[in-house]
Amino acid sequence: MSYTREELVELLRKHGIAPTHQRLEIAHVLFSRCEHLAADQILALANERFAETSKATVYNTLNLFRDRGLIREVIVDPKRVFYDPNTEPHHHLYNVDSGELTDIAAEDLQISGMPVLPPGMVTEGVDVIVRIRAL
Amino acid sequence: MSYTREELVELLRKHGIAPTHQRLEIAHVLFSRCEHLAADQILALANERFAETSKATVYNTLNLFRDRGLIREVIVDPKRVFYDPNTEPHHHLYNVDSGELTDIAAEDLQISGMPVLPPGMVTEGVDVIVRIRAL
DNA sequence: CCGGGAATTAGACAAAGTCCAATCTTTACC
DNA sequence: GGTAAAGATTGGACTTTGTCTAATTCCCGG
Repeated sequence: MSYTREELVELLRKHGIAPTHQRLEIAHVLFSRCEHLAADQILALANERFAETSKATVYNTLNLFRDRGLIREVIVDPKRVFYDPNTEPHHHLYNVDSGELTDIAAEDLQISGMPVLPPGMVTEGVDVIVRIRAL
Repeated sequence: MSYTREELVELLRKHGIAPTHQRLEIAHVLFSRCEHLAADQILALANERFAETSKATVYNTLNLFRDRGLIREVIVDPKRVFYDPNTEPHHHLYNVDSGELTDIAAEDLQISGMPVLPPGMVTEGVDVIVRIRAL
């Protein structure tokens, strides 16, 4: 799952996002590896080769990508938000000891008995977090 | 679901917690209403009648209660942790617009296909969060 | 009533994230 | 290509949630 510069430009344009240097660098960090990264890690990785991206831009960009549906926030740790380049429905396994976060495919885990919502309300998403730790 | 002072003292003692004024006040706030409250709300409510509980004590006490299994943390909003006086397995409905957090009974929502864990790992808990919003 | 361990406290501190006004890039258009 | 307006980026100040510390206070057993 690796993208060329051109493909990333295309991806951003398709979501109505102007492809600037910084945004491409951040998109590259997110989509080249398929891990769950926190903002501080993304900032560090984006500036690895050549520092040109500020903290403010990383936050602006992550919020923009999230709003435009390019990435998804995963809230498992109150200390930091993780960003997930996979926006397809799926769930998470969180290692409480190590902080490691891995995917559970949506097909593997079935949920039944979803509550009926009050009128005028829609489900935005269902997050399942399986918290594990060493015995 | 209301407790007398005596019952709260008993509850704390049963969990190996010395019943001080402040801890009883915080326990009262948590167990008298059955809502999900954040630390700042608990601080405000504890000091409503007569201010005698500091911010540090609220955090110390919530962490102590959590470690001793009296309450449970609910992580749905990266901005603040909610504390849930109900430690029985159950799930949550989170209104993204209003910040309102309500329970879903464990019986109502079935999950199947839980992943097999690596050896030496145990499941600490499974959190299901249904995020809803106005259409 | 006294001594000591436990609990509480104010306030300094830390980390994640937001905001702002100044500056720099992009883009659309000629 | 050149250019001006719209949009993006920036450092740094700021906010918020939560932690830490060292000093004080409380409370219980003897």
